[in-house]
Order: sequence, then C-alpha cells, then structure tokens
Amino acid sequence: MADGRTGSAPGGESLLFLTDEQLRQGIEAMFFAYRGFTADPDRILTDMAYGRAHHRAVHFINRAPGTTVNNLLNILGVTKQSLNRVLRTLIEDGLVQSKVGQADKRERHLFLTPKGEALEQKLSDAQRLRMRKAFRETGPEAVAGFRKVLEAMIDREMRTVYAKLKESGS
Amino acid sequence: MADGRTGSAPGGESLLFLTDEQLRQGIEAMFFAYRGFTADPDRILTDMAYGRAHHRAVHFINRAPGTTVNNLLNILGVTKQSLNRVLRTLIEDGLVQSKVGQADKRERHLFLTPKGEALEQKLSDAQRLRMRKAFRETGPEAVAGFRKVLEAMIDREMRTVYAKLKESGS
DNA sequence: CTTGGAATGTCAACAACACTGACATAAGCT
DNA sequence: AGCTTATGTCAGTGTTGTTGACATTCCAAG
Repeated sequence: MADGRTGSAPGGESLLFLTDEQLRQGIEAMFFAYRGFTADPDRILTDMAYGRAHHRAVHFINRAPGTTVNNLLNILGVTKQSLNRVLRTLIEDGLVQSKVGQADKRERHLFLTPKGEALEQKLSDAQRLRMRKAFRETGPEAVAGFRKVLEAMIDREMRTVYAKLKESGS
Repeated sequence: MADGRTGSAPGGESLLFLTDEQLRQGIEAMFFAYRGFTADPDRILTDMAYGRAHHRAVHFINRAPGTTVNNLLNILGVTKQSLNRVLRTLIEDGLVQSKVGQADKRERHLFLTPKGEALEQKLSDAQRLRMRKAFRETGPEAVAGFRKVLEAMIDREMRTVYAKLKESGS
C-alpha cells in the first residue's frame, strides 16, 4: 500500500523527499515538535486549575473578540457540552464575559476580561517565545516552508475556518 | 513582554517573519495542522476500541523493535502506569509481544506481532498519505524548511531521544 | 399568531488518557 | 546482605472529549 522508494520521477525531478523514510521523519518531527509547542503553556496551566482546552478557548476569544459560542465551536471542533464546561469555569472565574447578542438575543458574544487578557498574554508569550526562537534559528525561508506544509496538512473542512481567521489578522 | 513589531533589524536584514502576527499565524497553523495530522489515524482507531495512545505505542515499537518498556517510556514521555494500561490491552489483543531480556531479565523487550504490524501499516499509511500530499503540493524546499523549524521547536530534553531515533532510520 | 427550527445551556453517564502515590516482585550491582 | 533498577499493578483523581436527552429563548415562515 505504501509506495516505498520513490527515487527519481520519470520527469527527472528528484523526489527523494517523498520516500517513506522522509515521511516517517516528518511524522516524528511533527509528534515531538507539537509536544514542545504545548509544553510551556501546559506548565503554566497546571499551576492554575486549567488545561489545554482553556488555553484554546482563551486564545480564540482573544483572537476574535465578540465571537459567538457557535463560531467558537466550529473553530475548536468540539461538542458544545465540552466547550460549555470550559467556558463556564472561565466565566465563573471572571476571565471571560458573555454578552447576549443585540441583533439575535439567542447568541452569546464572548469577550476576555482584563484578567482573561492577562492570562492570554502570559500563555501566548510563552508559546511565542519558543516559536520565535525556532524561527530565528532557522530563518525566513525555512519559516515560509514550515507554514506552507502545515497549511497543506490542514483538513479540508478546517481550511475555511483557518483561512477566515488568517485573513482577519491585523 | 512580547516585542511587538520587529520591523527591520539594524543590520538591514528583514526580520518581518518574526513579528507577533507572523508568530501567531505560525501558532494557529500548528494547531490546525496537528488536528489534520491526527485525524486519519483517529478515525481508524475509534472504529476499533483503541485511541491515540495505542497508535503512538505501536508506531514506536515498530520503529525500534525490541525496545524496552523504559525506553518507550522516555520516548513517549508518559508515566509507566499510563503506558502500561495501553501495553496491556495491546498484548492481550495479540498485537504486541513482550519478551524477557536475555542479558537483563528484568527488562521486557517489545515486538509487534504480524497482527500488530498490520495495524501499524494501516495507521501509518493513512498518516503518510496526508503528509505525502502536503509534501508534494509544497515541494522539497518547503519540506526542508518544515523539518528545520519543527526540529528547532522540540524540547531540549526530547532532542536527544529524537536525534537517536532519527539516526537509527534505515 | 402559531409553529418549527436554530442557538444555547444544562444534566447525566461514560470513555480515553493523563497524573500521583503506594506497593510488589524480580533481578542486577556493590 | 542491602540498595537500586525495571517492571507491573491497584486505587484514586482530573481534564477533555463523547452521546443522549431535555429546557429555554427567540427568530422567521406560514
């Protein structure tokens, strides 16, 4: 089923980067890198009573202030019950504020409180620090490739969500 | 704390790729890509009674046949209790075989049975398929950058483990 | 105005996967 | 003989995810 050695393409272009061995290394790099990627925020979060899910919620609320619960659900790709548990604790602890929609009063619009913003900053600072280090060490070309490959790996269904989020960047 | 706009370095070299906005996009790309990365194996696994932890165990046993439990523990970065639960079911189901060490009889050396190899194939085929597609779409230069950045993002403690694993590749 | 459906919230039960702490066994090392 | 290492196991706990069921609110179409 796996196509094994890819070797050189008929067209003469070297496709050595598509061998199973290269793919396996990519897979393992992805595994270990993701662990590093989440390590710093995780350390901060366990000191409080929060987990990775809280981080994600806080990140995307900060990213798109006033987003509705449903929108956040689409971004995070979890069930409303799962998100609700997280949101409830964040609201109770005064990190997130939920406002009833003006146009559609069924909707809840989510905002970070100053306290919530402080946590978001703390978490993303830690995460950015690692990423900045990695980016700086490898240079702009590597970073461009990194981004291209990651984006090509995103699920088709998530493409739209990601693109919308990306273009909304300042 | 975040250093904000990086703009151009004094040296004249453009460091635009290190702006907070670029880093944020990298972070979000990483988040969505990892979801895609695990999506295909996850779908296969939920059909059986297994989860992501089983996938990881099977992957690394296949990768380093005869590895000891302790070694696997270091690679996976979990507690022995957590790994043991997974290993027990895999052994019970006849996917993994555990052999007492010859030199040191305290150690258990782990191997995949043919049945275990079949599952490993199925899972990694699915994962490779997506990665191959992403690699092919973006080209060898992007792939090189992808790998460089990922490796720079790996935790210092995990560097050694990753390097050992990588060099042991055929 | 009534009704259907969408958006949201909540309750309960459950599973996967991680953790800690404690303890047991066997085997190697000094 | 005594300490350490490698492994396994039991019990308890926490986070994060899932389903399923049900209530509420409210927009919008008939």
